[in-house]
Amino acid sequence: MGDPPAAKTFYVTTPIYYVNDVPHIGHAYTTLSADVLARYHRLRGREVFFLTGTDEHGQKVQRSAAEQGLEPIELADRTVERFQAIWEALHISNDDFIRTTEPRHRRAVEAIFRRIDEAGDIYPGEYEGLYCVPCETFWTELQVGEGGCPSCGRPVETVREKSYFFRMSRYEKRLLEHIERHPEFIQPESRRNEILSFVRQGLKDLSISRTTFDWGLPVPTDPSHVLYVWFDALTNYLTAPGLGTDPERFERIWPADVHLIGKDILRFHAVYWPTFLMAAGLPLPRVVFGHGWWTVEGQKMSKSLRNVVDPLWLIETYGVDAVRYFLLREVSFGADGDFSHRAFIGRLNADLANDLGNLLSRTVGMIQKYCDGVVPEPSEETALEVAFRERAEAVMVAQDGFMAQCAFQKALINIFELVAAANKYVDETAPFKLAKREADRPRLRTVLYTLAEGLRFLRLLTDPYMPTTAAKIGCQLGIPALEPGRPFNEVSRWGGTEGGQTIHEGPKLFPRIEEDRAVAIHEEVARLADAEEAPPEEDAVEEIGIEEFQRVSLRTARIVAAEPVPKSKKLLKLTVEVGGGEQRQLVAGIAQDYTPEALVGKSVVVVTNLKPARLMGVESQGMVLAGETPEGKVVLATFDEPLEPGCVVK
RNA sequence: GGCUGAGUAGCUCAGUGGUUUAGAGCGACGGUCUCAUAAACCGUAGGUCGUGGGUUCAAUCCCCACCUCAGCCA
Repeated sequence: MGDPPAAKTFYVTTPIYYVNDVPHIGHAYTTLSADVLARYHRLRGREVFFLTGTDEHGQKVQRSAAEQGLEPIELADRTVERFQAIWEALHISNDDFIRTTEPRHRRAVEAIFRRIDEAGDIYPGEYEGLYCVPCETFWTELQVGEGGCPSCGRPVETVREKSYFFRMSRYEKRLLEHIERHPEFIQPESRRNEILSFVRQGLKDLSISRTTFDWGLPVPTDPSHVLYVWFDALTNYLTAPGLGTDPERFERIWPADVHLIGKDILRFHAVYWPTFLMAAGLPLPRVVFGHGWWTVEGQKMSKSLRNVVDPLWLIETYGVDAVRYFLLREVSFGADGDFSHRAFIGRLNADLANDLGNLLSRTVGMIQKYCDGVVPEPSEETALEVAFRERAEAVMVAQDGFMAQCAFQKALINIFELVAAANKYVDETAPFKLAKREADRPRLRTVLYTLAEGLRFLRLLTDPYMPTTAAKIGCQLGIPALEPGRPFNEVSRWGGTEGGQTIHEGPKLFPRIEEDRAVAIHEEVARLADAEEAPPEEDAVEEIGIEEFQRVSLRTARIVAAEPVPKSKKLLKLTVEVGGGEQRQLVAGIAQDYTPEALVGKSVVVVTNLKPARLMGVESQGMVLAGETPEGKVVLATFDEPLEPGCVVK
């Protein structure tokens, strides 16, 4: 065994995405993680091949296209555009984009099929089973029971057809041995255990052809059959490196170093795929990593929730690098995670704006102010500089280990510990005090140099995750763009710049999202969640009993004072009388439709037993009832006839 | 039904081959400072480490049962 030859290309893949899908955050997540690996290795001077693409064959595509009055390829073309638009917006640096409808793919599929056939592992037979079209999966009668497809619940179809089979059973032992000998082959470990127990239960031969539809690649030895979509799709990983078209290149690129996938398709990648490759006499990929799924605001992703985390919308709202950062920082790769806008804004403000952005801005600011905008040359180091430098070096070194495990979250935590150390270093050395005494000039220069050098490290460290941000940091520090030819270990050495370069103060890296903007985002999120077509019955408003309604205390109230909440466009602070002389302070989001003057004296309905909340720093002890027109205009609930404050509303 | 994993501070999670004060981030509260994006830095916050048993001088970490959740399989 041992290490692969140094010349071998680092090859990372995403799954090819199904053109019947609407691109969503899950796709973005997989592709993004692959992008980080690709950028990481490129930065270190390795040759990288980063592949993504689309899976365009199959009965489901054929049917959807027909329903929309399109040819399958037209449907595919449209979806491909959508995917590519997202990859562009996300700054994905893929080297190739494979489509399974391309001629080169057909050649690769023929090549691997022939190899397997020559090995004697393909034989004709007959398949009878219950098939779920949307899931493209056969089920046993036991599995289906009365409930339809165990996976999606829809009715299944009985299918009996001639089919070619792949002798997967023959590779059961070899696969088991391989998984046992290579603990890194299937990750994370819990997924590995699952696959292990699956394989131990025995592998059956696999039906790999269909005759019931024709949108697919023909079986090379029998064109009346179409290849099973997974056989077709998995082969994409061989196509792009050049199987069947460019043997030399293929040799250099294959096997893949990492197949990144969602946990839902692990079995195809960790069982079917390696056995296909074994039969074809090809080396196996080194790692198959099945990452987790995202829930949204604590709920399983549904159609309407997808709107709320639509990748393009997120990028537009928060900026591409914030999205990249959040997705990889928020959860441990492999585990499921929750996407919430509150958490997002928290991360953006705390980590990116306050810690990283502010570090750059204070450093550049001081260099500008105290050193006429030129990064100074250092004099002697004290223990503080040594400690900081060693920390920076340690972080740089640690990255390799994290990347080898796809531990993006740990890597980012580690990098941001350096950011924190730099902020602390500013505090400990107080350069703004040093600047006041001429005698402290040399010391000041050392401190500012150390900070600049620390930020230069941070530029290198963050580059795979936030390439645009890294470039901005470099630009503000006045350090040259990375030269492709220069060895990374030279660039990443402390002291890699000697000082003397001119800095360029620039805009904030990440402006904080202040509370009123956060409120606006949350409102927009709520609107988007509702925007999806009328929810089906099971999503309809839940019925409640009268007791439950009675738990809400509604009272009439008179507005005695109203004033705008500072810095907020939508909020008004209201003082209302709720009966018995009691006054309460409420915050209501009605400033766009009511002026404070117009409100005083009005009778309204107020929820009086709501937990107090703080909006824009102002406490709200209740809620005013109002309706909203389709255009979004807010209208307060009032009464036909005046009612005294404190009357019960029911 | 079988198997695997998880259940730790308000929230999100880390952690230990069993030994003295169980950790971090965010939030909250108090303080320092003023170079900076009202940021940064420091300090405080008392969580029966899911429940009940067991092993042990000693268990959050080992064993058993149970509960809850997630996943894989049937």
